[in-house]
Amino acid sequence: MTVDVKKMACDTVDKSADKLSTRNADVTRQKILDTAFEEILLKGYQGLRVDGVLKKTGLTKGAFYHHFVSKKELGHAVIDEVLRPWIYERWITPLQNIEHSIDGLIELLKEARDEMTACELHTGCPLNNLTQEMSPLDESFRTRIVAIWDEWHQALAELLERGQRLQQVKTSLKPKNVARFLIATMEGIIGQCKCYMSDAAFYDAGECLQDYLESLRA
Amino acid sequence: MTVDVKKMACDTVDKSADKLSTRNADVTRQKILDTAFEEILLKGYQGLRVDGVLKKTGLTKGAFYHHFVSKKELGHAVIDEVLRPWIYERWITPLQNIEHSIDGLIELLKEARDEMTACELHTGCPLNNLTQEMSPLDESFRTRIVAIWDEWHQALAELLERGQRLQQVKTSLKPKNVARFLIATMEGIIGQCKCYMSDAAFYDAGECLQDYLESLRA
DNA sequence: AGTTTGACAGACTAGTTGGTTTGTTATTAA
DNA sequence: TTAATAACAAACCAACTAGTCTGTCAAACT
Repeated sequence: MTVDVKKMACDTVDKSADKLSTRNADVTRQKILDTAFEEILLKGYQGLRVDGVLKKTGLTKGAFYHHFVSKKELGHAVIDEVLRPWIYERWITPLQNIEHSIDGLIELLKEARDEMTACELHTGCPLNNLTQEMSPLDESFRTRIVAIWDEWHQALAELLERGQRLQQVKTSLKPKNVARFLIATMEGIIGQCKCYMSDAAFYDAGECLQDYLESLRA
Repeated sequence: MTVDVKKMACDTVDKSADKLSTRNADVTRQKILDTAFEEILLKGYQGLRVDGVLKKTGLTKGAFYHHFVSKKELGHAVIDEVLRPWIYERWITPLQNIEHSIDGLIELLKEARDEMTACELHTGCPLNNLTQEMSPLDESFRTRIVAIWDEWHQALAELLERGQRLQQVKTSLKPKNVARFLIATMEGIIGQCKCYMSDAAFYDAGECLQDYLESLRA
């Protein structure tokens, strides 16, 4: 196999940076995915309009249906390729970098509160939004979504188990139950913020959540 | 003002019971409201179809637009006349009948868990559903919804304050914060159940919630 | 009894929506 | 260089959807 230098240059330079205005399948597809994610975040999957995504991206029907066979498949792709990585980056990976379970969780809680921008305040958690909307409506969505919750739940439970082994966390409590409780509480608080369009709920309920986390110490 | 006995009889007997098959504005309107509530519970407001309600009720466009000027007004009416009373009956009024704050809340929690039918499991809480869907989309919905949350929150905070006065609840904690925390947690747990289509989350996280409630005792 | 009015019935409409089809152009393999 | 194909552009379509309009019929009013 021969290597063409000009072709290499084309692949690396042109495709990723220069050729923004010309054709690039990967960029186009990603643009659709990102825009759809934003739209779903604001209006839900049912409120998402294919035409709306096209208008926002400046693309056409031809481009869209070249990359996705249907709106439903777009929804699946958004979950797999945008939502899931987003949850990992924001909620799951940080758990794995925690040294002291309780201290780390309290720190994470504060970070989440402070990072909550005005925009996020009234859009809420994308995973929970989609869960509440789509779980009863479509099984293919629900199974994808439930898998993400499970990954998050497991990572949190493992953090607590680790804390127990390191004598940081009370051994009397059940990591899986506490993990479920913490996830539910976090999502519940974010949901309240969304409704009030204010982070006051996060500060108010957050105090109690912190007290609860303190009560878990060994 | 004269009172016609025959007219009285007509008003009370015929309209409310006998004349089920003939015209009765109140019954028709209520039938639309109840059906719309069910539809919203399952598919959300955006998924609600006027035609769908008509099909389920056996009514027609004429009947619908005689009682409601638009789909949006129907949504408002469902919130005011069905959802709000439902929340009161199920969550707020029971709070007011509690004697011992902590014991009563734990009891209420268990009742909620046991009363959770298979249907409710995958529909979730109607108030929270509508909150998550409509808060970012329509201000007229959000204000109506937020008022209900406030009423619930206040009733719960009052229960805790009462508990403090009666030496049942620690005086160190802030009733409003705890009330917000409890509501958020409850809704978060119900939301998890909806996704898993199982009450396991309710039992798992419920254990922790009970522990938390116990920790509030004076 | 006759008139008015409230409570519908149901055909119709204009705009939207997901999806199709046909054509065009840039890119790539031969 | 050329043929093939991937990546679109855009007109088009059928189904759906909220809302309208005209007509009907039963009950209340006079």
